[in-house]
Amino acid sequence: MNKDKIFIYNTLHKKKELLEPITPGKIGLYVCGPTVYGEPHLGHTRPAITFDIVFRYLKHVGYQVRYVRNITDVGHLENDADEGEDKIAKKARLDQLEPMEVAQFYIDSYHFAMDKLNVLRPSIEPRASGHIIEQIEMVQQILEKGYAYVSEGSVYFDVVKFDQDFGYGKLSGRNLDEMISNTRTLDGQDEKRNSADFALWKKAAPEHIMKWNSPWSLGFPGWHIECTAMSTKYLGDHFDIHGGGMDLIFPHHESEVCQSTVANGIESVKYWMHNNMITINGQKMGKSLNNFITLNQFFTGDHPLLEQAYQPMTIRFFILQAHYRGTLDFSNEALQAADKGYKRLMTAVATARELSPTEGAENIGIQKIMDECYDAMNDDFNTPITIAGLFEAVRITNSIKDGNLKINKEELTLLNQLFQAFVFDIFGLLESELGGDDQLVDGLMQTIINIRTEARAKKDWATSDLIRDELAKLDIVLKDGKDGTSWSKK
RNA sequence: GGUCUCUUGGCCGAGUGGCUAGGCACCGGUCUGCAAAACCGUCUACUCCAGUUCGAAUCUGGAAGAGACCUCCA
Repeated sequence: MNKDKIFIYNTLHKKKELLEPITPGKIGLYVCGPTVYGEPHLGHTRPAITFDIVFRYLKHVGYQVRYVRNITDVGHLENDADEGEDKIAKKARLDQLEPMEVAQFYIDSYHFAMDKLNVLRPSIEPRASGHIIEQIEMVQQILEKGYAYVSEGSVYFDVVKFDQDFGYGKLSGRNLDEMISNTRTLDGQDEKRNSADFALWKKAAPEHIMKWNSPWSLGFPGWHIECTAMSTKYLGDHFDIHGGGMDLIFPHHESEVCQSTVANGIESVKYWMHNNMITINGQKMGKSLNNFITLNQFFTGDHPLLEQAYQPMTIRFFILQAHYRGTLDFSNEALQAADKGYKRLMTAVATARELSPTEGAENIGIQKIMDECYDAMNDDFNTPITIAGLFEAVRITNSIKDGNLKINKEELTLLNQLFQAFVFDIFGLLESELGGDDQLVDGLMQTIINIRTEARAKKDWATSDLIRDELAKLDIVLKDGKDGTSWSKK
């Protein structure tokens, strides 16, 4: 395995870099998780699946990986309100629920959807509300080191001072002077020394529900401190990979760089990875744009933009067909294409298990395909190229089944290993939904197929076609092959 | 307005200075009682203009269009 040759595109340096773990054999991975104040939507799947693949692949090649993905259940401010207001709290007031009740509800929704998509649970899934103490301690450290100041009960990070000493904007490529000169007037900026400063702790307004005691005020943590506090706690001062959506580069991740540089005395993250967005009609899909489709709507097909329901695995495959750093445009046509491709792949995977080897058959290059798949994954997790390799294997599998090609025993074993490794272990695709996993249904289907086979033997096409047509109404497709009839769900 | 990115065939999407991924759709063929599936084949692109080069879709410059970030957002 080419475990020593994985290249990752590092946003910090805008180029692909060889992955060299800080501790040999071990990887610390932190990914910004969901803010749990709404239903999980298609946009949430991109980072979840992107980093699920990273997690799975690194483990597959032999690394011991600790994957930390947080849950933000506190702290993000809502800008369209007159005053800064905690998102969770706002939703809670509208719904007349406890804030934590709302958070719990959406955490459960998120987990339910991610389970359906076969996204592995991270090693640790810390909640921001459970780490208020750690966040307060980190704010204190930053204050003690002189890179923050207290103002009206709130604490702000002194970006100007940071820029002088360390240089600001390394990750997002932003220039502080330009930023300051371009600043728009926003509410509450009078408390800050400079418009570019960001909050580490915010004093809560009287009507604010979620708030905690701190040395400075009854309030809540700033927008960015939770990730720095939690990543430091579970992965240490210096860890390997920090991931998230591209839209988080600024200001969220840039602020994390500031915080960790000061609090930990080191730029904590070695490789920054950012996934691109999913677009809909060329536009970003997002809650605030009101053009998002929840995952549940995908699973049920209940949305004006959806022509049909889509299986979770179709969505997973759809996402894997694009490279994670490119935008991916949603459309029914694209999803339906993904659905068909996914089913063709899974059918071939099942077929491959049933193939028989031919003694002395010539080598047909399975090892080469295997190598190409690993090379593609090692090249910044290039799943589309890997999929192209898998479809080459699909073509070979089907050709063998049709008797147009022969395979020897060694290569047949390798072929099945290829599918097992990439389709299941690394891509995390499931085949259960294709049917055939229910003994009762299998038995019933076999009986029906037997009756039809008899009818066909008697050239009773009326009965034969009736059975096929009736089953078709139930979305069950019969396939008459040389070695009998098989079936699958549409 | 500032910063940045992108523009590939009917659709989705890789990629590289020359040998032109892959999926889906379409069309033709094989197979089939007829289908479906499968296999084989066909079609074959790189926004525009100029430059560098023996050779560019790939490098450089310019134009047009689209998008992202600058404000919560995956």
